[in-house]
Amino acid sequence: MEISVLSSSVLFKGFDETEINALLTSLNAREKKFPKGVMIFHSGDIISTLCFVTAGSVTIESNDMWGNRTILNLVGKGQFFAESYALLPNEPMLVDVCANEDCTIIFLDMRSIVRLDESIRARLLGNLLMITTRKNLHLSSRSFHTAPRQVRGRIMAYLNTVSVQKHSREFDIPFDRQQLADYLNVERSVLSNELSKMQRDELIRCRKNHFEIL
Amino acid sequence: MEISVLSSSVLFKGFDETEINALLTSLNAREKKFPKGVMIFHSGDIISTLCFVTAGSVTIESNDMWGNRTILNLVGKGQFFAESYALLPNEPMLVDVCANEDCTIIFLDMRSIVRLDESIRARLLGNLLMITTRKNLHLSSRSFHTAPRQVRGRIMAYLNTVSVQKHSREFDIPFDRQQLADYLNVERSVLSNELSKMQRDELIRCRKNHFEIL
DNA sequence: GAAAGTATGTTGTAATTACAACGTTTCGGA
DNA sequence: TCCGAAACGTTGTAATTACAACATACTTTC
Repeated sequence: MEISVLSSSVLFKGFDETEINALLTSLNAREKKFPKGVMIFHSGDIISTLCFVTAGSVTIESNDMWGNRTILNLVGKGQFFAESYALLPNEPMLVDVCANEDCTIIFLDMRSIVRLDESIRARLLGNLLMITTRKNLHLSSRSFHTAPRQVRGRIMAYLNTVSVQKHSREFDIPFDRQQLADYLNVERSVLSNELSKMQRDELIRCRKNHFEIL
Repeated sequence: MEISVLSSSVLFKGFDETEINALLTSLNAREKKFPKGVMIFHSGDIISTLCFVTAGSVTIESNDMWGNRTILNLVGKGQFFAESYALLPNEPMLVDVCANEDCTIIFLDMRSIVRLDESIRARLLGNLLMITTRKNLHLSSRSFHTAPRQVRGRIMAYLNTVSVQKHSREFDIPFDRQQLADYLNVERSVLSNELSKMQRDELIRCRKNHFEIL
């Protein structure tokens, strides 16, 4: 199991190597690989494991009965997902989790947390609190990206956020066209069309998933 | 200060009255009343206080420069808000907080948390973790309400959620028409119109903020 | 209880988006 | 290098939404 990414993650901040190894045992850490496109969890699943991406990425999405997909979040290497469901183990998942590319996930069973030594548990909960808090901000940021009523507004809201995060007017985004459309809640063809218009209007330049804000 | 609502909240679960009183002092608890319509926080504010609603309700919203409002959440009596910003005190708020009706808020300074006794702090962090985790699920539920592309779908998604929460096909919602429109990200007039059509189609019945799913 | 103010419902038109269909580009094997 | 698949861009039409304007209903205040 490749744990270097995990041991340097927020979850284990303040823990030394010995403690981390003990924790991995206590939490029954299991690693699993998934090929691109596979559904890791389905809506309705009940889980108790915190999930960590050590390689690749997954999308958190909602698929309705007419085949419409909404991407809520993309979780990349070094990030966690399903923490809410792991900590509230009676809540069925409202989302699907899908391997966005070949990926490796480590599962940590949160039911075991009650059996931990008090000092260890307190530190772990503090770190978990940081993870959920950050995730909260991340979730609300999507609301701002989908808030504008028009496609151009949504695109700009999203690109601005990425630009600020990357400290540059030029950057790659982690989505292809279909995924960006599903994230912004618009039609792919309308998105493509609007991106073309925005280039004609000299607002942006883009090629594939590389963007520049002018 | 009216603390009965606060002391029975999730935050103080597992604490006795003496501990709660000590905590309120340590966290420099301050109560303040706001009349309906007042902005309690503005986008860009930097805060370090966890906020608790003891009476009335507030809306968490985003107002853009063209006057478009998006309501992300309604926080009622007995609930917390701003916990993410309180715990990450360098993050400027991305939202406005507005008094939805006359309301009373208790502010708790989270910077003081580091000075607490270890056992107290650990329990408090555990409770905070439950609050942020619940808030996470709540935030994602709005995504499902705005995911459908059409107005009717959004209305039904929202009403179904409320119906499940209240265990009844008949219930009141906490929004007026303009607020519901701003929550679902649609035009108020289009919403009114669609509600009328849905009544003609015998999908729902509604009068003001009372709804029945047929 | 009348008047003023606010909330809600209705309608028509302009603008935008959804959807389908198809052409083009890109990329990875055979 | 050629082929096929997948991703992307373009276009036209039908459907939906935005916006403004106005009508109606409900509330509050004096």
